[in-house]
Amino acid sequence: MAYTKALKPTESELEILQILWKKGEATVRQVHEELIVMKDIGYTTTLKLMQIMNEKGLVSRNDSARTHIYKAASNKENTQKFLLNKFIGSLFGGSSSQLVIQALGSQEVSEEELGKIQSLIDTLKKK
Amino acid sequence: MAYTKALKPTESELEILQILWKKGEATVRQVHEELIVMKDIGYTTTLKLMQIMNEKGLVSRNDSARTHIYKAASNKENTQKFLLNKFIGSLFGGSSSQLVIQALGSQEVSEEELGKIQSLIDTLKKK
DNA sequence: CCTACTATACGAAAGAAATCGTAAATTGTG
DNA sequence: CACAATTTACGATTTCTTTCGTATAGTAGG
Repeated sequence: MAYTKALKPTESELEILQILWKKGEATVRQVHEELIVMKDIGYTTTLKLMQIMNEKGLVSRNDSARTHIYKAASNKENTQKFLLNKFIGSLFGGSSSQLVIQALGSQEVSEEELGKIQSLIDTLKKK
Repeated sequence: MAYTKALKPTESELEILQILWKKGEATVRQVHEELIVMKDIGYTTTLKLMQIMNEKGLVSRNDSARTHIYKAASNKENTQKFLLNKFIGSLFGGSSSQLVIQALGSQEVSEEELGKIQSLIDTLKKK
């Protein structure tokens, strides 16, 4: 079946995507080595998850060699954007500024990062 | 079983929490009337969900009368904060400024809202 | 007081996600 | 070459979530 619309990855799938984004591309083994650090999980579980992600179109893979090479189908920024919009919609009534205010208020944000946000706001204000 | 730690509501549960936050408190019927507007769902499904939420400690209820009155166990702000932190952790490597930058960049934010964020940043910078 | 309506409880089924065991094929190594 | 290790495929199981049917009991109105 061909790809149709953007799909929300499950939490486990998201963990795998993070690893793929970081590495660019990776084998099941490589992904598994990273996962095993943070959670107790069997190799075939990781394999199965990645096979399912392939069926869903969340990742693509090169299976010309025996050991398949996987990479994320969508880049990090677009996926973040997509999930962020969903998140804002379901938890903040669609208001991104509400979310921003919560995020800035409840977290430690460095001087430097505040500066970055500051200049982004300046840019947005000009428009 | 007694309450132990903060629990992540499922998507359906979150929809119900939204309604409870808006109304303050509500009966199953009232919650259901709102849900039925946005999705096709049976009354007993709503009931069952709210019963489960009660078991999990996501809501509390007054069952002294025949018709039970429910309310959210945790307020909106704290729940938003909790879920936001989880979200930032899993999708933005724990960097809230990264999230803020994405949120401001990919959404339409009004002049007025930018102003609010601006003054929040000013406040944070002073500290 | 009886009938219709409304509420809760409960179990079970259907769906989705995560887990793992086993088999089969390939590769690497002693 | 033969054996151990690695890899994929696949099915089965488990767990979590969502859904609803049915039973039972309380309430309200004629």
